Amino acid sequence: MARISPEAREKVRRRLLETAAEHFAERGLEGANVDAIALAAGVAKGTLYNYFASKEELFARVLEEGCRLAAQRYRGGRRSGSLRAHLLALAEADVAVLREEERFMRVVVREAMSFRPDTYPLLIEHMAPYLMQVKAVLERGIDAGEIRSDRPVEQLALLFVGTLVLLFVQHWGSGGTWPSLEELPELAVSVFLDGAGPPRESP
Amino acid sequence: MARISPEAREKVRRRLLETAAEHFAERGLEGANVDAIALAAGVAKGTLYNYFASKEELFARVLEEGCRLAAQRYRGGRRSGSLRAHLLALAEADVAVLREEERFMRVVVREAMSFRPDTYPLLIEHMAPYLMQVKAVLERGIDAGEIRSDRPVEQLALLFVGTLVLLFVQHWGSGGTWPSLEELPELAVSVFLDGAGPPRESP
Amino acid sequence: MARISPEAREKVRRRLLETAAEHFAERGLEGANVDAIALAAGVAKGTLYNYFASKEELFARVLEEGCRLAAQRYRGGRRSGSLRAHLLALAEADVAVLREEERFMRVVVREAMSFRPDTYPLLIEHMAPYLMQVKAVLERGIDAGEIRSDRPVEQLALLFVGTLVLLFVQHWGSGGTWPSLEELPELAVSVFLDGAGPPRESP
Amino acid sequence: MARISPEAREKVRRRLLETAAEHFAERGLEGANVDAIALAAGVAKGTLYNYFASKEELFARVLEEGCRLAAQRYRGGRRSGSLRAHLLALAEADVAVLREEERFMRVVVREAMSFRPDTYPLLIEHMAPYLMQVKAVLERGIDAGEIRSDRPVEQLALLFVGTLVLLFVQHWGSGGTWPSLEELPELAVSVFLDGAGPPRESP
DNA sequence: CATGAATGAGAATTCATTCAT
DNA sequence: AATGAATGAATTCTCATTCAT
Repeated sequence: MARISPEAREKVRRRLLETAAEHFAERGLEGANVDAIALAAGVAKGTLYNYFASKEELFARVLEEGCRLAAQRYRGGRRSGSLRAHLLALAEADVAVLREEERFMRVVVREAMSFRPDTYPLLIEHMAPYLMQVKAVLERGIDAGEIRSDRPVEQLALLFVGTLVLLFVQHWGSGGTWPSLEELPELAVSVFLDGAGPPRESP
Repeated sequence: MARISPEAREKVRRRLLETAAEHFAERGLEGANVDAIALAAGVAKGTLYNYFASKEELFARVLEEGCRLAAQRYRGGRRSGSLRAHLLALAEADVAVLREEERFMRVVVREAMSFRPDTYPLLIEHMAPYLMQVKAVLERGIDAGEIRSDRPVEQLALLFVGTLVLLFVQHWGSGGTWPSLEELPELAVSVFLDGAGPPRESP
Repeated sequence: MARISPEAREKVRRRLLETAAEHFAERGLEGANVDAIALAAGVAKGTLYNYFASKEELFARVLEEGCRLAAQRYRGGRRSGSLRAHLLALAEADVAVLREEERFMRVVVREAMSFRPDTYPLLIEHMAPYLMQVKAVLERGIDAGEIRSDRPVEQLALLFVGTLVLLFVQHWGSGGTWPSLEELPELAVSVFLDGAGPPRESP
Repeated sequence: MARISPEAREKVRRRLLETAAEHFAERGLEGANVDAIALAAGVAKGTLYNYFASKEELFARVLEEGCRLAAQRYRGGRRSGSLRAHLLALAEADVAVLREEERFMRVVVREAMSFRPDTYPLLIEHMAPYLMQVKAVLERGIDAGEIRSDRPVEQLALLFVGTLVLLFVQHWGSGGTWPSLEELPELAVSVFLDGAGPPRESP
């Protein structure tokens, strides 16, 4: 079976990547089984190794792809609109990715929780462009007096992203009961901006 | 043979539990190594099996202990004082546990991220008493008009706990840079109550 | 499809054979890698199998070629001259082959050391014509009284060839330090004829 | 099965070493099979790894043991007697080792023929004490005028050892036909000292 | 004919668990 | 009770060979 088209090859690679994401999301790097991944992807064990040099590399590629997908979300974010609308757009884009690529997202989140010295820098690096975008939105919010200015914007950006992840985790953990993906963006923005205190008086 | 005093036995058990927590925190259930745990705890491999029936049971016991420690935090929470003071006390108690039993906490958090059907219910169950306490505090806050009343208090409790975990994770992930354990409780309460919006006018 | 000229085909075959000899010399039959051989020879893996039915056959052909090269050395050996000159010529021819086809020679020597029932007879068989020539030379030496006659000439022939191989091995093993290829023929003849005892009185 | 006596442990180790030597002698490092070695030694696969960290280490230990055995041969070599008697004693000791530890010897010889950069220095190093002894004997022979003095004694020592190995190889290769182990020592000394030329006139 | 992707048997190695001492 | 040697199922990875393109 030689000389297959680059498209066909890419298709197999993609299928392996997605199957691997599923397994790694479910069982982690150590718990996942290369044989099972290959089998589930519909290829023989050896074939997987024609695409990825080792289990570790496969994992790294899945992580990379997960980060890439996450970072890609805000391409072409609008410039106009209220801060709240902007944050909502960001959160909705995030949820959209989650819907389509849940497996990759879960691998990223799960790995992020393990703080392994060999993957954590990778995660941070790939997250950088995403955080930049959040920061840009928040900075305009600070200028407009819609965001408290007593904290570094980097920290606020981390808090926003963290809030999203937190809600994802609660979504997963509750089996989708609460919060649902529909309500999640609004909830995230509300929690981030307003907190749990009593409603602010609107001027 | 050799009858051992119950105290000595309990001491060995405890050492095994703590060493195991450290290893599970570092490498997860699958990645950890029974030999290494026993060795690090200063006993032979076989001895570990005199205390725990299997690796899985050892893991479950570590998880259980982690949850117990977390749930124990609020023993003797005061009844009086402002809502903010109460939440701060809760958060500080949490951080205090974190300082002393970081390894157990990391195992719990890490496992919580994996959503495994066989351990997730366990986590939820063990978390219940803790959540109850948070709920009790929040309910009084709602009565006092200090907490928004448009959301179920269960959800607010989850958000508070989630915010704490989120900040723990950012603490670990940043290598302790931000947030530091000192500032963490205040930050958590502020984020939870006030959000990132502009300061409320105090009446 | 694509009919190839017999010359081109022979050229590819030869390149494969030589590359294979290099790899087998370096790593042995089991250690060598079909992929690596094909790659180094500049063809695809599958192509190799158009020329040789299996790794084992490829190895057998390399061995055969090595023996053939070794046996070819004495074509046109002169009839006249002293015994010592004759042996010197034999040894020099041997060294000449070694220079040009070192890889094949090393495969043969290496394989000879493993005494495998499935290749050893092959080696012996291919060595036969070469040994014949040595025997012929030695027989004339015996007739001329220049060789001790108390040992079967077959054994003496084996000793002569063995001495050559021994010195090759010491040449390879010493990284070419001692003996050098230049001094090797003379040394071989001297060792074979004179031994390490004190010089004979020449009559 | 714990706490076995050091003797029992050493016994198992020894059996593994000997079985491994047999397999490595037969099939080489790459061709040998760890499972088969363990099985033949009467232990489970995993047990072998309790004694040797890897196939490579096992091989290195076999090589080491082979060299050690070879180097041990001349303990207590006598000081008196003729050169020829001394060399004969050396050769006989060698043959004695060969009889008892043929498998180790074959591994050493076989490996020596492969000139692998990672094992060759090891071989040389372990051979050193043995060569020293040969040298000492030969030096006395030179002083006594029984050995030609026109060659460095190191080279002569290598030639003597090489001659022995050469005859071993011919012994193995001929299936024990020629030379037999009985005649081998005398033959080696004769070949080494006298060569194949006509007998020297004895003074 | 050449190619190189696919295959899967086989090899080395790990490791949780058992159990004789 | 403690030990650590023995076990073998399970896992990762290799590689000779096949065959569709």
